[in-house]
Amino acid sequence: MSEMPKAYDFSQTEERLYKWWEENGWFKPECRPDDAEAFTISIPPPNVTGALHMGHAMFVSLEDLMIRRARMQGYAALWVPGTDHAGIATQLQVEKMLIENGTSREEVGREEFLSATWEWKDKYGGRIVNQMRGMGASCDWERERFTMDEGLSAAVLEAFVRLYRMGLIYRGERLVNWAPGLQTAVSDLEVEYSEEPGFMYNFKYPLKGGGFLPVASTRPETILGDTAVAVNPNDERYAEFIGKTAIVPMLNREIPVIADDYVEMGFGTGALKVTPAHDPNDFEIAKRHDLAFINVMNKDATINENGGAYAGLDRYEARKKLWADMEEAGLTIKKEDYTLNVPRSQRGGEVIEPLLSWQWYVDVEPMAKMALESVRSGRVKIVPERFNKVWENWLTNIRPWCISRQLWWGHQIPIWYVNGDESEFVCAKTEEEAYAIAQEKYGADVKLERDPDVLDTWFSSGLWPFSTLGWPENTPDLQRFYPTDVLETGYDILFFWVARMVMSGLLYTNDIPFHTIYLHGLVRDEHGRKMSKTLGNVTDPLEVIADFGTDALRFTLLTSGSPGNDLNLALSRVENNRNFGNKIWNMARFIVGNIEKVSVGDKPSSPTYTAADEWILDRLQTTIQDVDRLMDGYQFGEAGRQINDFLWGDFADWYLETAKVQMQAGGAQAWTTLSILSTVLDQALRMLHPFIPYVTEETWQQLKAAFGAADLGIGGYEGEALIIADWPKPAGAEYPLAADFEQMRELVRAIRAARADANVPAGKRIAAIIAGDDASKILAMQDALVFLARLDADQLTIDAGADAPDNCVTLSLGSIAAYLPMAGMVDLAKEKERLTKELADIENQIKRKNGLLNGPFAEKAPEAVVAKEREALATLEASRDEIGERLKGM
RNA sequence: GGGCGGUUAGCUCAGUUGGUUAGAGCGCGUCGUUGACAUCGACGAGGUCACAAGUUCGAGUCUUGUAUCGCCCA
Repeated sequence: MSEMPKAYDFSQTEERLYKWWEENGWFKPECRPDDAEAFTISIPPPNVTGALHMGHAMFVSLEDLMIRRARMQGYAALWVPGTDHAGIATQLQVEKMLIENGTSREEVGREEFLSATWEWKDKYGGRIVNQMRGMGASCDWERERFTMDEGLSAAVLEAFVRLYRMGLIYRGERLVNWAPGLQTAVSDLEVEYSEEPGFMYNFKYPLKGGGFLPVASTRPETILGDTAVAVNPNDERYAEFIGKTAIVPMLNREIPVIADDYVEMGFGTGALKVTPAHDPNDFEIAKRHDLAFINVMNKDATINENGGAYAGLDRYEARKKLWADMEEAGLTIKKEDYTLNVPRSQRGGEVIEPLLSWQWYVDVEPMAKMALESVRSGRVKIVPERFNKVWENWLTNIRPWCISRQLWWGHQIPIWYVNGDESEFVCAKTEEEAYAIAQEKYGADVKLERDPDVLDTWFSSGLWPFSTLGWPENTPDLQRFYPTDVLETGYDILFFWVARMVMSGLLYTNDIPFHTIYLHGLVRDEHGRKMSKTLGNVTDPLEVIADFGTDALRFTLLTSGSPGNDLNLALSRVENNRNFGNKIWNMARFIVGNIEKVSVGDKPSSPTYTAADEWILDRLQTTIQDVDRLMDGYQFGEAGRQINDFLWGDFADWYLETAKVQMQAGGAQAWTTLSILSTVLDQALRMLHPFIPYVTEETWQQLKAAFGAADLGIGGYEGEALIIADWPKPAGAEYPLAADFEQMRELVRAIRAARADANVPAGKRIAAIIAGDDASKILAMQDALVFLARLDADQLTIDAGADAPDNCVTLSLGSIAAYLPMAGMVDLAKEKERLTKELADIENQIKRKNGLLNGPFAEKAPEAVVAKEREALATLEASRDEIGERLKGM
């Protein structure tokens, strides 16, 4: 018996193997020859201080799958790992820590805050990376990068300066999405809208000289910043008021009543208060009518001095107080329930305020055009294809990108203001360079002050595929591995990250950053709900791994869904996939246990294959072909399921069982059987390795060691490790006997069902007579038949012309029939009833087939399809005749 | 308002050139300690593939519409 333990123990395996792989340099592209073609993936860099969640587990599984397969296919596979500095998220965490320590960001100052953040990064930055290692990620860790490391910072500077020189970066005073708590602007993408209950406030806008206009608003505090009241030019109700003057409630400021098409007559009262400094639509109206912009809000969302008596109040307090005051003044009409569309920050969820402020913008339109073209032309392919539409839509309607953030943690904007004047500035990579430029223009005694803001984190991650390979230096890595091949990530960051990488890749490197974008869906809980801390339905991948092993989680994530679709994670599947690993282990255990039954002298000069041998080799070949086709088409889930079906449903359930009989024959047949067992499992492990690297490697090593020691002349297991073994190729052979074994499987299944139906005890061996035209084919497999169907070998007759005994169960499978006497266990009346029912069923089917074959189908359908139907009909007819005969004799 | 996706067995999901009585896992029922594996095996029950119309010899699969749930964009 083998020394392999009875059960596969992932906890004793994973760490050891990972270390071994890494130490041997197999994660590095250099493990392949220098002239090997490259296959490269850049990792979607997780937040440096984050922790592994299911989304990470998903991308690690998919990307490691692609990288491992490419490596086995002989590519110089490079998976570049790294992390993202995650400006807002990280800064928030460090601020929280400072506050817990009784201090604050403002108190310690910028310099000290940054050093605290670096310390924080050093302390927690390794966590997510180690967790990805635990997932089995075969990244080249020597090439690990960080968005704020020296090289990538240089890339950011280079990119910014180039953009600036191209005239695509500008400073502007616009309405931005302001996060009052975070005290920074965020981009349009970082704002999410949620429907929440609120109120619609209807009130009277007094007119100079008497009367009023009824106006509705959901944010009455913005009245303080109104600079006009607008009505639709076609609205007869209000036509007479156009051009008149209105008076801002409580402030008594005079503002014009204007006409603008934007105003919807049917919405609210049909009259719109215009607050250009606090509403994007009003901002546009104001530009059209040359209205004043009055900002009434401070950066912490309190009302400023323009708000008169309300100055100093928080926006919501101001809203309450203003409304109360208006009520007292008799200016209110009504306050009714209304569903608001509230803008909230993607980080932290606070309510965003549109606020007028100076920010830096990138004019992304030229880049967007290139990115659009790259997908339209097919240079960049998106999988699944339907995301092309999303891509198209977003990039054609793209707006300027606000890239400045009022944070400290990040790449500081390389802009220096001249002599304290913010309208004069220079752009340079370093302070020295900035001074050089400034002195030339403004004289020797110029004073510069650097813009304190940092860049949006996505600005640096947009450069990721090439900055991680050394850009802007033309490094050997950049030359060899760029453009990369596949970019794999969740569809939720298609705009944030993927589009920006394509845009910046095209702009800076004059090339696409990757030829394929593969998008996976979100991992949800078992019932399709988004995982969230508040719901308490978060499944921690680390816990799943602890319970069932990395392979089980990986295989579940890879095979439970389909590309681009969300996946509901069911733990029952993870458990089943843990069992799959154990099953594989035990297949090997069986094979290894059989090695001693064979000696090298048994090796035939040319092997003779049984039908079972040919059948499993045929199935292997088909599986390899299908898996290749599917994986080439990014159908990874289906590929994994096919291998699973093959290994469990075909190899273990049928071939292994048959092999037990074939091994008993000894000699050449045993040798051949063992060699097929070994070959098939070897090949299947190779296909499976990218999916479940640990159990496959460990099993493969066991087999390699056992066969190496036995020296039976059975090949396979070349090379040192499965991770660098060759990807399987179909044998390209024909297996004419495979169909015979297929027939035999049907026979076995029919006998087993008949036994169960008649309540024959599992251990009882029964007699059988196999008849019919194809009975002779069974003759060669009779030992297997006896074993699989639990027949009594001494009471087995195989004879094409054998007659049925009186008291028996009849099984009719077309060209083969089986009679099971089962003495004393057959209820003749019941059997007659069963056969009558079956006959009716078969006749019904024959009728349908005849109808089909005599109809237009026979002429219009492809020949092969028709032939298949004719064959099926022939089988049915044979069964009908057989059963009819039997019934006649009863 | 525009776009996209889902709706298949009690539950979670597969099913990509349309091929003729639809698959898996879990769960359920019956049986089983046969020297690979009880993290297992055998057998079984369970589905008008949301609905309607259309194209076709043939539709879970293609077209159109409807319902419903969800996502993205405005």
